[in-house]
Amino acid sequence: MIVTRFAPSPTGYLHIGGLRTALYSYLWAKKNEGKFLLRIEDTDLKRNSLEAAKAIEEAFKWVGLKQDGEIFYQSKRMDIYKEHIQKLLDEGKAYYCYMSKDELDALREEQMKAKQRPRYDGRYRDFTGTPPSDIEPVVRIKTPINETITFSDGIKGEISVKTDEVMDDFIIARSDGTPTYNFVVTIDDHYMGITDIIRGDDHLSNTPKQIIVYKAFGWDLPKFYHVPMILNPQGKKLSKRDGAMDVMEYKKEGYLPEVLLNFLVRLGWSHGDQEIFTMEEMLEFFDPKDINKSASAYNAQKLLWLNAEFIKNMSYERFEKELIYFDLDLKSIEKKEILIDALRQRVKTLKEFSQKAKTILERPTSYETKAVKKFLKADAKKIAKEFLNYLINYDSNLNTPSDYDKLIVSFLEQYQLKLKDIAQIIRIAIVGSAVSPSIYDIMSIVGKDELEIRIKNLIQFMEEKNE
RNA sequence: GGCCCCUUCGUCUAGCGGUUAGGACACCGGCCUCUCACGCCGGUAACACGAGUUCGAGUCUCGUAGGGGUCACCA
Repeated sequence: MIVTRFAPSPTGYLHIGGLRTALYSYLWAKKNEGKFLLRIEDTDLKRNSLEAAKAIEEAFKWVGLKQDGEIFYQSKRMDIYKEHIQKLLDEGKAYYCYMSKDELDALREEQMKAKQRPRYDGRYRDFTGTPPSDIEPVVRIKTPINETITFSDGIKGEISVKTDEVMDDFIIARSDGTPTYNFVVTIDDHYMGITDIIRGDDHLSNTPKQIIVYKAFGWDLPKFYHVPMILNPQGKKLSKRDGAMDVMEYKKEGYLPEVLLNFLVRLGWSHGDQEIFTMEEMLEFFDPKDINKSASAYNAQKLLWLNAEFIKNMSYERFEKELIYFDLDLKSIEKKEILIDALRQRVKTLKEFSQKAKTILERPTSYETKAVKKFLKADAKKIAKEFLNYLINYDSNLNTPSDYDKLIVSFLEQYQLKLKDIAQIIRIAIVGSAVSPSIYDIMSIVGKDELEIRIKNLIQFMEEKNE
């Protein structure tokens, strides 16, 4: 069985890079009927916060990725780590190092000056004398000398490094006794039964260290997949400057969670020419072997396009449900289906939908200057009055857009006008600007009574303007 | 700097020794049209560079250049 995990450290929100590796892990596990686990890496008490952990969980909930079983918290597993540190100590695979921080810093500085790679010199590796009494020691693991660590990465291929070149006897327990990252990760991954580790390739250089821990305990290695990072649109490393990195920010901007996932899954992975995937299709087609080796810059416009595509095909019920978050309650709106169909072709986000819907649903409080200048010419007032009059006396039924179409046709016929002569006047009367969906749709949505009021208001506005 | 990784249109990518190098976003035309969109049709645009291997290289090998990651008592 395949077991994967996502293991964020709770230092802030869940960002899109993290979501992508989480998604990959999720897909790979689920497609193989395996398990996807979530582990919060909160060993560094100073930098972690409970809110951050909650924020991550909230984001997971929004996108709909559900972990199997309970969430693991490293802070609750300290006993396990300590036990294993002791075990290595007892077996002589790790040792106490009494070098003080100052001494270490001094050594590092010296090495840098000599243009050498800073590295612990192993002075306590085989120490047998009496240790200094005023130093709280750290625990270091014995990394094999002059050995080549080779592993096969599912994305990058075979990777091998020489221990002497990249590693020293790294610390597995700080002087206060708390365990360090590369150690706890290994312990947890082993006991959680993780078979496939999919993570960002910034962890590539940690992998040999973790392999040393696996070997010290004699454990089998999992499969590793190191996925390249996501770059900003300029092709540089993603930073807070680049705007929305927090997954929840996408909710606020009106993106659908399945769109974000779809967008992310295609960033660095592909299945032929397919752009749009349902969750079922992702599960069917995803395979980490198809993940690209190089980093990819994200393209905000493509995300927008994708969101628009999904919105075009969304159900009425879903609109009603999602738009509540954007302060738009469609329940009481009689012509909501016409509203939705009129707007879904014109918006790219739910937020935009809400804004545009409100310009129709709410009476304009002002009229856009440019539109007024361009379309409300000398005879506009006259035409508007004629239309208002015609509307008031119109005795056929007015309900659907096509009813309004008939109204307009007969009106134009009677006054010998063209559609162009009246369309923008009606539009400005209803929404206050020269841009909106079809006038037949918006007339139907606001209804006859409201239409009369809005036309009257516009006429009044034109009269005041002329004075 | 050491070590490791990467390199096809502006961007995401297809390609897996023989292709007019394909698709998508964006961009530019055109059609549709009551505005704005949608939609439809068409177009511009790429194998980082240099050597090999081969009858033949975007595809294999080696260099070069460029980009990135990492070198903590952070994760």
